[in-house]
Amino acid sequence: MNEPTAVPPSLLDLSTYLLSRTGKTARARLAERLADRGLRLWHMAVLAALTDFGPHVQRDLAVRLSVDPSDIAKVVDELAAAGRVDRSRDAADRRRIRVTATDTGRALLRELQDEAEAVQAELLAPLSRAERTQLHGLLRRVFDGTPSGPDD
Amino acid sequence: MNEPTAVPPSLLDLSTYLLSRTGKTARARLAERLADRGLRLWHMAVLAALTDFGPHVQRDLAVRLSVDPSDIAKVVDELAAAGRVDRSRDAADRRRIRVTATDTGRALLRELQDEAEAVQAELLAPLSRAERTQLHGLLRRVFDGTPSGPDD
DNA sequence: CAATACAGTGGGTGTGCACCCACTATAGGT
DNA sequence: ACCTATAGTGGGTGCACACCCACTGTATTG
Repeated sequence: MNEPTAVPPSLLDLSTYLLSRTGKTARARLAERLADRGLRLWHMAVLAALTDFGPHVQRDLAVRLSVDPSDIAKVVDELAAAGRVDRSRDAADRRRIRVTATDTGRALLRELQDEAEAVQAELLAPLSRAERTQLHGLLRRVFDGTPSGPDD
Repeated sequence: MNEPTAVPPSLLDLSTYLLSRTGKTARARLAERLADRGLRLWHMAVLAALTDFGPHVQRDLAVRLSVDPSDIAKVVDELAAAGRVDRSRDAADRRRIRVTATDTGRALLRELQDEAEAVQAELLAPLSRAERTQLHGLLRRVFDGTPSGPDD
């Protein structure tokens, strides 16, 4: 008689819970698709930053994405090995490494964005187009209002 | 001139990204509060299941919460040590262990729910009450429509 | 009563993630 | 020239999480 698969309503009543749960599946599904290409989420984030804001010194990438510089180095290294970004020493300050997205890098980003939208379509299937827009707007405001703490 | 802290719009345009991000902070903030009490999210989930659906055999808890039976054992063990649940052998089938929430266990759950709502209030501060309800409804439908895969 | 199945449990493994330190090369100040 | 600060990098640590196996007790079946 007890459907042993039902999730406790005490939890379902918490937006916190729903947010965390759906967020986790969203992340997992996207990560899975990226993994099929041998990529992780940071690769996508780095490509996005380079494409949106132009070339970055590695340190600035680290600041923008709130990642440890040492971890950025590894991600950039992998992207460079795959020809998705170029690295070049800054002539004025030879300590700095300027990272630029290549054409194939930008093309890759577009593909990854398509993957993300596919995941989205799958996940948000229960919602109408208008509702998806609504959800996006609400999430966006929540995100913008969230002081980027150490837990982002 | 480049504000090096701005997040790439390519990412912000993806609901997938916003969901994953906000979900992550929601989870992290709640987890942090629970950690202050020496608890983890599973403790709360177990208490919720027991309170909402009554006593469970451990195996059913595992099924309901989609956790490995061996991990449930550990969580239940800790809750029992703190007097939040009772364990008793099923007389009919002495292999089974029946887990029941104690009064203090249910009281603890109420406190944890308060913590969760506090986190929620903090996180959803940018939204009006009506918008929070709206968000909750949308998330709920997304959640319900998500076939609980291996990635939840 | 033998053989098989199942509940619970202890212990271990692998993975992803965030973080941190030590070291180099280079700049910049005085 | 020296001294200090900074960019990048290689390597490692700690943690949370999910997963899995071996083993003990108990039930069930024929």
